Amino acid sequence: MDLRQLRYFVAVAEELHFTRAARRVHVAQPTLSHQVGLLEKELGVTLLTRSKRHVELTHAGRIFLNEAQRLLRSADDAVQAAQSAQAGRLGQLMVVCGPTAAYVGLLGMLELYRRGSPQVDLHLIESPVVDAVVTVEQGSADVGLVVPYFESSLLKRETVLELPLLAALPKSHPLAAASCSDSGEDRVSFNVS
Amino acid sequence: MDLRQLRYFVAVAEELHFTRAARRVHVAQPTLSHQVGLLEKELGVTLLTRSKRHVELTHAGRIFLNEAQRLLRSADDAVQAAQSAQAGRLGQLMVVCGPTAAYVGLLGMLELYRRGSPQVDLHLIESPVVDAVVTVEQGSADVGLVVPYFESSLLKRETVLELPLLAALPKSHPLAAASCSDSGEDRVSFNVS
DNA sequence: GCCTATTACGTTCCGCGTAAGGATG
DNA sequence: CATCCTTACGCGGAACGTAATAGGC
Repeated sequence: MDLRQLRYFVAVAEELHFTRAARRVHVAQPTLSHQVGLLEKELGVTLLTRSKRHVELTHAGRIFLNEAQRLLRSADDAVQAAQSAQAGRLGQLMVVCGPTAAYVGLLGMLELYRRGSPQVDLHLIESPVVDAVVTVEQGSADVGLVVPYFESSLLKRETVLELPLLAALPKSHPLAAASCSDSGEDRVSFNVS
Repeated sequence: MDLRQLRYFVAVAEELHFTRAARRVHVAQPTLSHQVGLLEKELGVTLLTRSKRHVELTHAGRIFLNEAQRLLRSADDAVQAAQSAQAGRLGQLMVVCGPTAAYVGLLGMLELYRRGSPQVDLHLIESPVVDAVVTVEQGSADVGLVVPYFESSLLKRETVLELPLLAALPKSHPLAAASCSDSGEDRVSFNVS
């Protein structure tokens, strides 16, 4: 099996038309017939039903199409990763940030980090805490900076900053009598998936 | 780029020795030098440092090795999937089952399902509820059968069976006086990732 | 009759092995 | 000097393109 054959098959499967697919991959049309045929022979699986006029995907063909597409994307990712690594890039870091963290000035910290470590591609999104947690859980982001109002068995929590939570109220308010021994303390946490 | 070249590179990278790698992939040793060289040229990345005597992986090489290994596994999986689909297999279903579900007799239900749908490869693990949830979240299992004492924004819950939770206590017990209008009701849920 | 896919055949390119070269411990 | 990687060269096979064949609309 060969990545080239996979590209050919994907083209045919997506176009459902050998001639168009041939144009798309810049190859003569009989070549496609031949190569896709070889692929099917090697797998021992009929991927397409050719009815002399129409091309259709078999069930196995649809399954294999998905896998093949994933595979080709992974291949591209692999060369990207290698080239980035060669260029000194250690990887990319997708950070998702809750509103509190954004307000408190952590964005400035990230900007400093970016300048200090240009070999890391740093991306930042800002979103509500709940969405942020889900984003990290799903792997769409690498770290989240949020206040720790969440539960997740998948994520690790680490405190990077503690900041006081202040209550402002009129002196005439009944509760204002008690001096402020604020037990409620807001913390910003650093979560790694 | 070619899957064969990836196999060659992986062999060299794992052995850190062209001659041994050549034996492993059943090819002459100069062929490996040539092909790995071609791969590096195509990527524009130096994957290995050859010091005439020792072979080492560069940083980019380590990155690419991981990707390549993953890619080769995916390739194998793809043909497996296609062949299984051809054979009428719709896929495999990994079920993880909490202790309550196991006790209640859902395993028998699964056995019935297996006989009714032989085109699905059914696998079953039994584990504590918390582990089961994590297993499904991580994608290692497809569905979990557990009592719904968990939180997860990633999983969908669906009730497949409700069963009463009984309290047994001596008649002399003070609480025994109240007649059993049991509000605590145990349910077994069906969770899809 | 036109469009589309397969089969046949010749050419070209590429991957492989053998042989030779160079470097290191 | 032995080991190990690289470069050089010739061969065989495979992929590609052109041409011819067959089958639907």
